[in-house]
Amino acid sequence: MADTARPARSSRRRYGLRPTMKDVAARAGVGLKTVSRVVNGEPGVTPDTERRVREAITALGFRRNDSARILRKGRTASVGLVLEDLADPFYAPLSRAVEEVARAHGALLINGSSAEDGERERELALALCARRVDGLVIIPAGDDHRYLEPEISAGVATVFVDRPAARIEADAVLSDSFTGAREGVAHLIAHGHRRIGFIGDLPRIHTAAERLRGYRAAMAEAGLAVDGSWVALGPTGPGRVRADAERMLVGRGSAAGPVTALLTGNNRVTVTVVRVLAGLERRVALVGFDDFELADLLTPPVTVVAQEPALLGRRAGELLFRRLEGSGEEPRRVVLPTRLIPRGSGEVPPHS
Amino acid sequence: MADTARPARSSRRRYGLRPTMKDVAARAGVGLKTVSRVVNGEPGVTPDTERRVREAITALGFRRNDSARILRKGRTASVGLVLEDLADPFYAPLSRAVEEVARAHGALLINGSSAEDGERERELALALCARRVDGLVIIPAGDDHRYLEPEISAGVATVFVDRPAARIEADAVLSDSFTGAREGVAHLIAHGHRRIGFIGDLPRIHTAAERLRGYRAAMAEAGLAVDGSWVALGPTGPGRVRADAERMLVGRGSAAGPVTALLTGNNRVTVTVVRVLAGLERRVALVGFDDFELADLLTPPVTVVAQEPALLGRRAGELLFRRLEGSGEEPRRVVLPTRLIPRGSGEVPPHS
DNA sequence: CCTATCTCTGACAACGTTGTCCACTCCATC
DNA sequence: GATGGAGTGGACAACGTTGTCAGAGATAGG
Repeated sequence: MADTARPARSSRRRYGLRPTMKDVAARAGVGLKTVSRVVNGEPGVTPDTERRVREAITALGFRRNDSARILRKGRTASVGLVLEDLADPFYAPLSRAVEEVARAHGALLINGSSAEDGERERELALALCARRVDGLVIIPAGDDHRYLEPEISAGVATVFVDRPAARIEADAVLSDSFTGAREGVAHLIAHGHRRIGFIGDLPRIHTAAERLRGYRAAMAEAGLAVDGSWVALGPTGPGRVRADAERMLVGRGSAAGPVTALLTGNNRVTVTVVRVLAGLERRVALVGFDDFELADLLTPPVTVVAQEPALLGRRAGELLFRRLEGSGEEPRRVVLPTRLIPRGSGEVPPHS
Repeated sequence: MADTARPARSSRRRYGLRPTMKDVAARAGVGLKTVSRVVNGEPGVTPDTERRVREAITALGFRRNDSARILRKGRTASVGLVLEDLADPFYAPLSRAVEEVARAHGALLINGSSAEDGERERELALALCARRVDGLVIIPAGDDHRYLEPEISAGVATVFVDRPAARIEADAVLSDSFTGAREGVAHLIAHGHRRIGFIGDLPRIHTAAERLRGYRAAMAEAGLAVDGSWVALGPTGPGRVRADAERMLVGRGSAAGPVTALLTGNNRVTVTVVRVLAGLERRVALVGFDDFELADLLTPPVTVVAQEPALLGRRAGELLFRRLEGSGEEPRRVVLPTRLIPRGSGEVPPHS
C-alpha cells in the first residue's frame, strides 16, 4: 500500500487544512475547471451551478492560492522596492507613492530596507527576483549593480530612484542635486557669507557627491576659495555630524577661520545641525537639503532646498509600469528640479 | 501535431527566457534532483558533480523560482503588514521594526496601506492571505474583523498592533492610551488649567476612544466638568483640526469659555495645533500624544505623551513569530506603557 | 567471485492553479 | 426524427520546484 506514505487526507491537508479548488469541486459536485471559472468570473457557467460553487466556497472558507496561480501564469502582480530605511522621513513618502502606483495597476509592493549596505541591497534585490516580482524599484546603496544584469535581461523591469545605477544602464529618477546645492550656496553668498561649510553624506553616495559639486561650483562662481576644513562628508549619524559641525563652527584646524554659514546635505544632517545651532550664542546661517516637517516653525525657520520625495516615487512607479507594459525604450534618466524655500535661516547675516 | 500549440522551446520560455532547473540539469548533464540538491546545499553530491552544476547555473544565469518552491513547501517565508499610511512618522518606524524581526527570521515583509478605510484593509489582508503569507500584522482600520476567521483557523498567524481586533479574538500589542491621556491631562491640571480641550481622531478608532476616556477620567478626578465644546473628534486632516482648535480657543459656542490648554490626540493633530498656536498672541498650554522629531526645538518645546512605535512593531513581530513557531497559547494582549515627557508647552500657566 | 553495504544519482509524483480541448446536453430547424 | 449549433462541463497537461524511493556503481567482506 503506497498510500500509507501520505499522512493527510485529500480534503484537509497540511497543518492549516486549506481547502483547494478540488475540495470545492467535490463538495459542489462539479469539475475542477468549473470552480476555476467561477472564481475567475469566466463566462460559461449556469447561474445554478455558480450558486452551488459559491456555496461550497463559503462553506469551506476557500481562498485561491495565488502562489499556484502565479506559478501557472508567470506574472506575479507584485513589485519590489529596496530602499535605505523605510522609517526615514524622506523615503517613507517615496515608498508610499510607489505603493499607490502599484495599487493602481493591481500590484502589491514588497519592500525591504538595505540599511545603506550594498551587500544587503543585493541580497534583498535578488530575493525579490527569486519571488519573481515583475519589477524592481531600487534606491541603491551599493556601487556595482552588475549583479542585476541577468535579472533585467530575464525581463525584470528595474528603475533606480534618488541615485543612479552603477556600472549598468538602467532607468533612473533623480533630483537635481547639483543645481539644488548650488542654488542653496548661492543664496547664502547673496546674503553676505564668504566662509560656508558643507556637511554631507558618504562621498560614495551619488547625491552627496553631486551636492558637493554644486557647493564647489557656487563657491567658484563667486570667486571664493574653499578651505579643506569646511567640507565634511561621512555617515549621517548624529555623532559624526555634530562633531564636524562644532569643529567648523569654531574653526579648529582651519587657517581660514570658522564658517558663518552651513549647507547640510540631507534631512538627517540638517536636524542634527539645527540642534547644534540651537545651543549656540551667535547666529549661524543654514540651508538644509530636503524639506522637513516643522522646518517653518523653528527659530529661525529653516531655509531648505526641497525635493519632492512623493513625486520621485510616483515617477519611478510610472516608469516601471510603462516598462512592464512593454515599452522597449532605451533606459532613460528623469531629473526633477529642486526648489529653494527661503524661510529665514538662510538669510541670517554673517556673524563676524 | 499537438506540438504546434506550444510556441516556446523548452529551454527558453516566456518573454524573459528564464532558465529552470531542468535546463541547468540538461546543460550539466545531470538529473533534475541533483541540481535541486546543489541549489539547496543538500549533502550527497560529489564535488565534481557540484562543480559542473554550478558552472551551468552561472552560465545560464539561473535563479530558483521561489513561487514554485513556496507552492511545493507550503510556507512562504513572508509576512504581511497592513497599516494606515506607510508615510506617517508614527507608523514608519513601526513598520521598520516589524521588518527587522521578519528579517531576523528569514522572512520578507509585504506591506500595504489601508488609508484608514476598513474595506481597503480587508481587501489588502485577504490579498496577502491569498499569497499565503505565513503571518499578518494589522493596524486595523475597520470595525469588524470576522472576515479573518477562516484565515486564522487555516493557520495564518495574526497580530493586531496599536488597536485591538474587533469582533474576533486575536493577539494585540497596544499602548496604554487611557493612562497616557489621563497623565497628560493631569499634568495640565497640575499646572493650574481648568478649561482643557481634547482634539482627537475619529471616535470609532480605539485609541481615540481610549484617549478621550483618559481625558474624561483625569477631569473627573480633579472634579472638573467637561464642556461639550471642549471635545472634538474627527478626521485628522489639517482643515478640521484647525477649525476645531480655533473654535475652542475663542470659546465660540461655549458657555464655559475658551480653553487654556489642549490635549492633542496624535502626532498629526499636534503638528496642526502647534501651527495654530504659533499664530496666537496669548500662550496656550499643549500636551501632544505621540512624540515627534524636533518637538524639543519648538518654542515652547512641546510636552508629549510618548509611545514607542518601534517597540510596538518589535513586540508585534516577536509575538507573530512565536505563534508561527507553534506556541498554542491563548490570544493575548500586550499593553505597553506611555511616558510623559515634559518639555515646556505643558507647563505654560493658564492665561486668564 | 559473489553478496552486502554504502554513496551518489535520477525518475516520478505532487503542490494548486489555469489553458486547451473534447464530450455532452438541449433546443431549434429541416 | 435526424442534424447543427450553442452553451456547458470536465479530463488532462503544464507551470518549476521538492520529497520519496529505487537503481547504479563502488568498496569491502566472506
